[in-house]
Amino acid sequence: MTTKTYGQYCGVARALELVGERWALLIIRDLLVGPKRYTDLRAGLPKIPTNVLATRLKEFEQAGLVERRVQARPSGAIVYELTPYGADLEPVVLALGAWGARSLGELRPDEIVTPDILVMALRSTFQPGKQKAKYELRFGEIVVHAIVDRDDLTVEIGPLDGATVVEAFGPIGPLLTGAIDGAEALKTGLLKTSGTAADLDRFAHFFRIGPAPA
Amino acid sequence: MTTKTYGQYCGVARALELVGERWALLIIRDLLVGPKRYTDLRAGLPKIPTNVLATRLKEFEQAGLVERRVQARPSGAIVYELTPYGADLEPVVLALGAWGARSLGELRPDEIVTPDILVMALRSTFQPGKQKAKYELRFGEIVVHAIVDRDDLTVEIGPLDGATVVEAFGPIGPLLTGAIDGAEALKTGLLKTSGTAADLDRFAHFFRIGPAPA
DNA sequence: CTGGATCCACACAGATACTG
DNA sequence: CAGTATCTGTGTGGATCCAG
Repeated sequence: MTTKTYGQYCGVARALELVGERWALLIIRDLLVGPKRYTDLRAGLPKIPTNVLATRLKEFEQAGLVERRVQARPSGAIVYELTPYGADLEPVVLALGAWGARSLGELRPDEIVTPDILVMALRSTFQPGKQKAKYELRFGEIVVHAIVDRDDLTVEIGPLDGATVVEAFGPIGPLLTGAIDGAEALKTGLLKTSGTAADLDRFAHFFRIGPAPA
Repeated sequence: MTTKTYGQYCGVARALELVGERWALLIIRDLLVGPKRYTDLRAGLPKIPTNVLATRLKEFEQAGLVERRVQARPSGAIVYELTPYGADLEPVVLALGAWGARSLGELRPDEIVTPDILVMALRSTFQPGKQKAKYELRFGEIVVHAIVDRDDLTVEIGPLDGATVVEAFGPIGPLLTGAIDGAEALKTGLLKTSGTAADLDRFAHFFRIGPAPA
């Protein structure tokens, strides 16, 4: 909760007062993948100062974006979950992700990839079509899966039996921006698949955004 | 340009590094309405410190979002204009506006409304349909117009001959969130129109978003 | 006038240590 | 595990000043 307001009767300004502070939308991004515990959020955002995380969560709770729930015993764990109001930020996060992904170039050594990042990358680059498909995307230890059903998409963390396996060995940015197509990705060794080159091309067709900026 | 990075290979994180700082997306919002001079931007964002505005513009220019152009003489004016890359932020701003507008309640005395805010409010709440219509929306001294052509929308600053005039006398938030419909808005005196109650209902149908959060 | 630059005070973020 | 406490630094707010 920014005590400093923008002084404008405007939806954009109001939104930024609620989720415009540093780290805010990255926390929302991870919660859009699923409810998480404090420690899970820290694991997904290693560079966030713990006091900032605690402050944001309190602000979100007070603003009605996030609910803090204590699980039944014996776990007794505390989980943070988006309310429907908070979950309605998904279009915002997806739009930001689609725009920002175009500026993703090389994977720098100081940059990490988490399961949540991969899930949201697929969700934000999805192009509805008329086909069905199941993919299991692997990136090192990280495994997520996507179920495409025409214009419907489900992406979640973990493997999926019977899916076409796509394994990435480098930054997926160039693939998602169309800077490289499926067949080329196979040749360069950026990607491997349990399927065919055509499968990979279909994958690159489903999950694609505009070209990178000049 | 935040020198502090989030350390994540993620489109959302990259986008926030470029336009996640304070005031950034509000400057973009105003530039999405049209190119503007430094003084115009200050007028539209009265509470922005001048050094922050200057810094953001320099960051945007360096990131390739904004172009700084010196007009031909005799005006010699300096205008800031979005590049195509910067203009691609429109879906982000519209999504933020649509989400944040639901939290717009009363118009507080310390909050202003500018032509740019009104233009983006209409753009972000537009629901494509099968009809055509022309509206001139007035809010005090502010006049903008919208041309609806089925699923196509044009909103710009200024009056429009032959349009249905809609004049607002209070906060338009409740109208846009559907908390109040056209007929009711007429009765309460929130809105007046040169047309009929049915015209106003149609207007409220074109520019509408989800209900306000509980 | 426009289009900024400069200065200072302060709130918030970053880093780390510590606790129920 | 789920935070709080503390200290330090940087970005922001606010005012003023200046050059073309």
